[in-house]
Amino acid sequence: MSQVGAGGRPAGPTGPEGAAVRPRRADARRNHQRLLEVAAAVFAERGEGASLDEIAKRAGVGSGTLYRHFPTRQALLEAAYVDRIEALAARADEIAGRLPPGEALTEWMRELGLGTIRIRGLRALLGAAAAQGGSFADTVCGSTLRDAARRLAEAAWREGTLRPDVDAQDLLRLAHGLATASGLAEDGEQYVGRYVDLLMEGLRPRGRAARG
Amino acid sequence: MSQVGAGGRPAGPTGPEGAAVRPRRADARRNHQRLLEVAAAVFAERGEGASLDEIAKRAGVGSGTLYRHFPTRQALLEAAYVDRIEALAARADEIAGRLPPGEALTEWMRELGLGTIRIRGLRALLGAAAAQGGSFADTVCGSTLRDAARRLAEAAWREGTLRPDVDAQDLLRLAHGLATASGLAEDGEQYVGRYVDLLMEGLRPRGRAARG
DNA sequence: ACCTGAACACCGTTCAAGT
DNA sequence: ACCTGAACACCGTTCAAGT
Repeated sequence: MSQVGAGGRPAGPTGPEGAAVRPRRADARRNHQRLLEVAAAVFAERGEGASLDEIAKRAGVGSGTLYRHFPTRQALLEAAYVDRIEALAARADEIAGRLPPGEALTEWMRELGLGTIRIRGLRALLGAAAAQGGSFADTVCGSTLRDAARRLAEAAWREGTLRPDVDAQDLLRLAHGLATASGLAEDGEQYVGRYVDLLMEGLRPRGRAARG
Repeated sequence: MSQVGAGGRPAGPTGPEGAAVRPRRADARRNHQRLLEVAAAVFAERGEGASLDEIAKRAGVGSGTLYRHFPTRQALLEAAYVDRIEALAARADEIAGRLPPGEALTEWMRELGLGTIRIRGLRALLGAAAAQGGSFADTVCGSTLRDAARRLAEAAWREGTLRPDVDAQDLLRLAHGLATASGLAEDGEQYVGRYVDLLMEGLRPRGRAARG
């Protein structure tokens, strides 16, 4: 099934997931890199619906080249924001090392929501990560965030501060929803924290009040 | 300031808001009506982003005619769904007559979320209604829903089952957010009720547990 | 092996010409 | 007073031709 390594080439350098990264032509590598940088900038400026043609033009490549490297808008978005997503996932563990599980989960949800609002273009990605069974369910970003959410959820279950019927997928979906809700307000950032706090109160097992 | 009645014409028939409805040419009235019917059908088929050109074509009118009657997509969406929105607002009072305020609010939030998911094209409208200060803040749909939400919220405040710092605008935003969250799942309708229940638990004043 | 950019299909919006 | 539809600008996507 695997196409990796086909052709009898000696094993080359491998990427973060262990997939073989075959050496590209120098111009291809340059274009790839340039497209990523430009895409991140343009998405930030114009939002996740930015014109792909503009990205190609600004990167100085033909539109066909963009499609060759990133066959879908989603693929480009993901590639442009992997590092942000991974940073968000890494935050989960930092926070977990600092706070008790319930509070850590709440804090991470806040940061997730804030990131979704602040970084234009990230919302579509988090939405895809939060969707299940869809065509993007198995993207790198999706599994990275889901794993982070799962680690926090499991700790909170053990601690007894998260309802056992609420799972990582629910948390990602709800974070996306609350970020969307906050984004409806003029200054959305002010609302995320509040909405997350309200929700998390409801996610505690019945009868267990907040300590605050 | 008011342009209504300008020109010295005798007062004609008035619409629901008291604005003068001047008699239109017969073809204009026909086109208006036909556009509304076709728009509702096409939005239901293709979603809120449906091609306006397709709507015009199916209605048998030139594209310019559509723009004459409905200068923006939002205006067309709103006109096509006013009755649904008003039905949702009316439900608020029906429910309030049947259940204690806290439960009524929860039930209405469930129905609002479900409607948002079920009726394609409604989401953009509820989003606009939930947004504040935006260009659509004063649409008919917006104020209708906000008034309904406000009535439920005030009753729940008096009863002491809704935090006093959560207002009607918050409720609309959160309903929209939870509908969005649910819509990320394969079968979104199954999640709305659950997500609403979880949230509403968090919207109770501190220390007040559910009676369930 | 990779890139280019013309070509195609589609969409929203405007507006001169019609009745 | 209202309608029509061509015209324009824009976008995504494909693919024959190049190097």
